[in-house]
Amino acid sequence: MPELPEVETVRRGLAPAMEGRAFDRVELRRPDLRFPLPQNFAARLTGRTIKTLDRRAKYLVARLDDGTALIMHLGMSGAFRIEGAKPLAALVHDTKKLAAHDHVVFSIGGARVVYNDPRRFGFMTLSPEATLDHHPHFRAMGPEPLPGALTPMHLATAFQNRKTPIKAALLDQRNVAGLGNIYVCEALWRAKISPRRLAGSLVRQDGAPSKRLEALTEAVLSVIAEAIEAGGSSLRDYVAADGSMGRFQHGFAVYGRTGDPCARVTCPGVVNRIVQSNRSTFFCPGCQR
DNA sequence: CAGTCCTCCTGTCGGC
DNA sequence: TGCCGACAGGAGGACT
Repeated sequence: MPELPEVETVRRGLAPAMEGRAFDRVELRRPDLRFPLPQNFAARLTGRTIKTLDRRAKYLVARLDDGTALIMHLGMSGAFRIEGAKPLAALVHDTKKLAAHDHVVFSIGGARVVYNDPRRFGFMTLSPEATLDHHPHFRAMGPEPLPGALTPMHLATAFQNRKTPIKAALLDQRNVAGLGNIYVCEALWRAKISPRRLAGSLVRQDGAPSKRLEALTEAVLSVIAEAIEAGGSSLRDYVAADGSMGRFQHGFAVYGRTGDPCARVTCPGVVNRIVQSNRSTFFCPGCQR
């Protein structure tokens, strides 16, 4: 499910239920997700107040009042839902039946925040907030694809002499952090760049960004901004913690549209699906060069 | 080091 | 209807 716009949508949905409130109870229904949960995970959270719920790339980061940061990643199929936000519901929601793949249950300020993840590719861990930037998950991470953070020059530096296809380079979180398969495909289509083109070919001899790399940067920024605005994309499951659907999937030009005519009216091409590094790439060979 | 490939896990969908 | 393979929003780690 979650690339940056979906995680940001989740964050906005969870923040009112979590910020300024404390963990009353934490229940682990299995000892691990993708990785084992930290020792004493529930005990270390219980009683702590959440100062803020932030996002870095595809990670959620809850900053706690004791200087600990709770780091959460949704993997491919992770989702949160909020139950029983009303104070009087306290007796009810604690007995409400949990569903299959409900792995972590946070009781926070009279509500229940439940983490569900069928494939269990998600994970949670704890880190001192002071050293978050040095944490293995964040240490080598590139800038967010947001205005002011991501520039053509940054990408030029990252892509110079790189022989990997631009599709793979954009998915590499060390170059830009937060892009996934959907938005990379969409950005490349917007910029009319073939996913097979080598990343280094978008950098000028003198190391400056080419016009095409400037266009790609703009395409990444615009597609991410529009997707956040739309509440992300909902494919097989919901995105927001309140169960509401994202809308951006209706704006896909190429993702999942194999065989459709190119959305660019002047282009006679048809959307193709190829496989790159074992993942689907959707693009129009007519206009993406 | 750079680049490529596999893997973790479960659910769903299309084809025969 | 039932079975079986392909595929799914990610990313760490093991290869060459």
